[in-house]
Amino acid sequence: MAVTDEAIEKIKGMIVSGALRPGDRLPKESELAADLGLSRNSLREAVRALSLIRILDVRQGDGTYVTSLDPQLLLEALSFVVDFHRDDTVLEFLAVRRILEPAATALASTRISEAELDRLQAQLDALGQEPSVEELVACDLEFHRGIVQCSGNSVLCSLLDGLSGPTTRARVWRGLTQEDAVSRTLHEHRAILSALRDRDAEAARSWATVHIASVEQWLRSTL
Amino acid sequence: MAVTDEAIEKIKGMIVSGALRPGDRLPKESELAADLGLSRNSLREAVRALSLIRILDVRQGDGTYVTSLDPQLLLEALSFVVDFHRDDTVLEFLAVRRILEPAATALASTRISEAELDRLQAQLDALGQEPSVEELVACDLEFHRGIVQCSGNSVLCSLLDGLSGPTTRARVWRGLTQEDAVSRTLHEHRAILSALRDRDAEAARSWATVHIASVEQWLRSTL
DNA sequence: ACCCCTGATACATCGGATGTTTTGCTCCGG
DNA sequence: CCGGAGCAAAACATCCGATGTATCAGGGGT
Repeated sequence: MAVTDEAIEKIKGMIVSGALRPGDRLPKESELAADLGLSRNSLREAVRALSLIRILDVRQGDGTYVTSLDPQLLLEALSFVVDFHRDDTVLEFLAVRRILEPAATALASTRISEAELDRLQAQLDALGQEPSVEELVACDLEFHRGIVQCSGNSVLCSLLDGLSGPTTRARVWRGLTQEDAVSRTLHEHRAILSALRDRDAEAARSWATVHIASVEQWLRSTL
Repeated sequence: MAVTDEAIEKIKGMIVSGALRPGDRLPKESELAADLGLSRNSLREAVRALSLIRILDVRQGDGTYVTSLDPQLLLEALSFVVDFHRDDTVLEFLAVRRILEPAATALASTRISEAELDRLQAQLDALGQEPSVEELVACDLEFHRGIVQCSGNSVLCSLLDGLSGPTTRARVWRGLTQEDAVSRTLHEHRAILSALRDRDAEAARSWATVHIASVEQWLRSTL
């Protein structure tokens, strides 16, 4: 195995074993390189790789630190990966979202606070009758993110965030100018919110399923 | 932004835009570095980072290539990330699995072939009455992987693979020596398989839910 | 026609030099 | 005594050039 890959494994091992804890600072480049028995250049490659997936946080002039390792942070890297997927796999991502999103919405129905309900309501109201596609996409993203955050599961939240990232969403909505689709989306959002307010988990789940299935159907018909 | 990060974005852009397609070979280090306007060392850091998440495949003495970009390959990086999570988030990962796995099992019930059913059956039979914990864990992993692959959704399959990776699974089973838990697991596996053979999606979904919930309950009681 | 050897190619690794950013301390003025 | 400007040290960022090593293709021998 290449020395750089060894270094990656060793640093990973130090973190997993607990020798390095979240927030800890690593020895400086030259020292760590000497400890691990490789050159600074090779070590830098390892550190850069771990930095891309948010395991390490390098700050010029300061030092290199272990991140918080929060699921939220680590799964952020997921959206980076998702960006690389080609159009022909969008349906598979959407199918996964169709599984997760209704479940998350149902979970949220029992935990969401009145304040959060009001906030979501205000957000929907803020969107006029004739929103632009960009506004609708942003609203859609924010609406679902707000709900999923109330599921109380940060892994689930980050996962959905990554899967429904801007790229996937943008692709889905690109060119979608049919008026009935827009109004239907708005209607479904209100229905979901209403179910949440009623603390009706099954209704919330069903509306979320319908919501995603309609997008899926439209997408399937255009491909 | 640092030159290395710029390089990462530029390479990503070349792939996403289609200038570089899966399987394509990149210009050699020195040329690409010159094109992007940075040194070879800095470029190598970018390439190494993209290599860690399976976007690029570097082969010494040959060249650097774009991988197939299959969901399966890209989500492999997920298991690397999952390995970093601490014990206190295992329950959240398990909760997500509890959502996905039953859905995947239900999907599989309508698509799984007779040959695959027989293969799973043989696999379960191969496990004796007194399997070691290691054997049980390996069998459990292989059993569920086999089923999920029949869901026909490679994204779902890879996602579950990453979430249920060896680390998480090993943690769950560590110290689990209670005899009734072992026999119960085997019984649940047979029940799932039986439901699949009957093409009964709802039964398959329910058994899968029960299966994971029992693990979850046991884990929750020991934490 | 097949196998082995060799040269070209491209990545791997290294060490050192120099620039940039951040941090923190010192010193001076109010 | 307090606060701000400026300086110096620490640490990462970037680059260059040299050397090692693995792969592949083509030539030569059998």
